[in-house]
Amino acid sequence: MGYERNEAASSLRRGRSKVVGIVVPRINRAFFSSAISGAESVLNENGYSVIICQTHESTEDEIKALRTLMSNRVSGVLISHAIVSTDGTHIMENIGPDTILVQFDRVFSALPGPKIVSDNFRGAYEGTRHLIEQGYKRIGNIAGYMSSEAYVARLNGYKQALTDMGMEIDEDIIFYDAIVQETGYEAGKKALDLGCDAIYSAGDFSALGAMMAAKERGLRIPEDFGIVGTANEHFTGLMTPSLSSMAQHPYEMGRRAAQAFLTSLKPGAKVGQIVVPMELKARESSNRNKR
Amino acid sequence: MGYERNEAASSLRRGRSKVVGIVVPRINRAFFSSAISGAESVLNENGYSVIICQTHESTEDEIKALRTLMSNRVSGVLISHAIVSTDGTHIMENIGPDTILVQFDRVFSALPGPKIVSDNFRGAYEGTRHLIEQGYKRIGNIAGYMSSEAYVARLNGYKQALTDMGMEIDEDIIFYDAIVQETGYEAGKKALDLGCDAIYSAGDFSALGAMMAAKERGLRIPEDFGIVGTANEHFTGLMTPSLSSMAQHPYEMGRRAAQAFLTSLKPGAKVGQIVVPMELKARESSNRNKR
DNA sequence: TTGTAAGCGTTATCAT
DNA sequence: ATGATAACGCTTACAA
Repeated sequence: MGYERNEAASSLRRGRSKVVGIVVPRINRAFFSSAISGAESVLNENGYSVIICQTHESTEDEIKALRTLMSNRVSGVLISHAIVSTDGTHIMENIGPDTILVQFDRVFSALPGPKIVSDNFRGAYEGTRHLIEQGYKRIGNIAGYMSSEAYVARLNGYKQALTDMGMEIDEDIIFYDAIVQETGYEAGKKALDLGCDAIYSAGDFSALGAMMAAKERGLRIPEDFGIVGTANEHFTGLMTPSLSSMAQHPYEMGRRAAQAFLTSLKPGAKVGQIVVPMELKARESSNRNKR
Repeated sequence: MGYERNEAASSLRRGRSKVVGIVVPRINRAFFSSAISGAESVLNENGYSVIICQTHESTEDEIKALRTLMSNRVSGVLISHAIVSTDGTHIMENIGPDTILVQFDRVFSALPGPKIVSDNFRGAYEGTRHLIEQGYKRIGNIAGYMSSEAYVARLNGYKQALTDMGMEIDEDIIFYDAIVQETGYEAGKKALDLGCDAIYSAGDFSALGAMMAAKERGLRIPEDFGIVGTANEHFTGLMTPSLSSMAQHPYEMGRRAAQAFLTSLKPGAKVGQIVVPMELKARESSNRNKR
C-alpha cells in the first residue's frame, strides 16, 4: 500500500535492529564467502539483513567491527576470529550483554554461546590415515598457528593417526605457522631434506607450496611423494596433478550458524557446539594405487 | 566515556543511515567477493557500514534486496545486476530518489549515476589479437548473455580484432549464452567440429570446459589448440596447462565504486563512467612460441 | 477487539 | 557560544 517501513524507527523503539553482523578475517576467501553466503540465505528468509565486517586478521579491526555492530544494535553476531586473536576477552568486552554471539570455524571454546566447527580432529586423522593406507612411510605435517583451536585439533588428529597406525611422531617434520603457499614451499623443502615421502597439510595453499617443492626436485607425484591438503579450495580439483584435500562445508556451516542464531532468539533455547564432518576428497596427489 | 552511540536514533532523525547496501548475484564468487572486500575497506574507513544482499541471479530477489535496503534507509547502493535482468526499470522503481546509486561490472548504461566497468571491449580485443599473433588461424568465441552489456562489449571486441587483423567473422563459431564449464565444453566440441584451432572465451569456466573438450580429442595445448579466457580466476594459473586469461581488477573496482559513492555524497559532484583496464595474463594455453 | 498516546536517542532549530 | 526543545516513525502498553 505504498507505505514504506522504517527499520530505523523500529530499531530505536525496540532497542534491537533486524540485522545480524558477520565478522570474518577476509570476505574474499573461498571459505568465508561461502559461509557468508549460506548465513545470508537463511537470515534473509527470516527477515534479517546482514552487515559484513572484515578484520584483515587484526584484533584491533575485530574490536572496531564489534563496536560498529553494537552501535547498530544488531541482534546477533556471527564471528570467525582473526588468527592473531589468542583469546576471546576482547570479544566479550565489546559485545552487548543481550547480543547473541555465534562463533564459527575459528572459535574460542571458553566463550559462551553456539559454536559451529568442522570436525578438524577427525578430518586430519582421516587425511593422515589415507596417506598411510596408500603406503607412504614418513609423513610430515604442515600445521597452522597454535593460537587457533582448529589448527591444534588438526595437529592432534595427525598425531593420533600416526600413533594408531603404529608410526612414530617426529617433531622435526611438523612445520608450525605455515599456512600460505610460500611457507608451505619452505616446509616442503625441509620435509624432503628430512626424508619425508608424504605430507598432510592443514591448508591447501601450503599443500600447493609443498607440491611445488617436490616437483622442483623432480619427484613424481603421487609415486614418489604424496600430499593431502585441507579445505578443498576450488583450485585443488583443477590443478595437475589434482590435490587431495579434506573438504570443509562452509556454506553449510554458515547456514548452521544462522540457524543457531535464530533458535537462540527464543528465550530458554540453548545451542551448544555443532560439529560438521569433513570429507576426504581423494585425488591424484595421493592416489598411489591408481589403476 | 562508557557511552554507546545509537545509530538507529541517528538514522531516524536524519532520515539516512550510515550504511551502504551492496547487491550482487552471489557473494561466493571470486569476482564479487573481492569487489565487496575492496568496497568494504574504503567505506569502513569513512564511517560507513555495509549491508550485503545476494540476488542469486534472480530479478525478484534483486527487487527484494532493494526494498530491504530502502527500509534500512541506506545512503547508497552499489549494485551489479542479475544476468537475467534485462533492463534497469525495476531498479529505478525500487530505489529512493535521494539514494545514491552506483553500478559496477554489470551495468545498465541507461540508468543515471556512476558506473564502474572493466574495459571489456579492449580486453576481448587484446585477448583475440594475442591469439592471432600466436599464429592461430580460425578463432572461435564463447560469448556470454547478450542481456549483459559487458558480454556484448566482449563480443564486439572479439569481432573488431578479427576485422582489424583481416580475418573473417563467422557467426557459426560464436557460441552464445555459454558461461559455465559444461556449456563451454559443448561449445568447445562444436568449435572443433567446425575447424577452429583456438577460442577466445568471455569467461574462465567456459574456457576450462573448452580446454577439456580439446584434451579429450587428443589435441596438444597450445600447439594444436589455443585458449584465452576472461576474469583471471585463481585456478587459471594453477592448472596444467595454465590458462591464459584477461584479468579484471575486482578489488580495485570495488574500491572505485565506494569512492564514487563518497564523492556523489557531496552536493553538485557528479561521477560518470569509470573504465578499469583489463590485463592480458599470457600463460601456457596460448603460448605457441614457447622457447 | 480497536484505538490512542508515550517514548526510544539523536540532531536541527530556536531561544538565551 | 551554549543550552533547551521538538520531532523523526514505530512499538507497546494501556484505555476504551
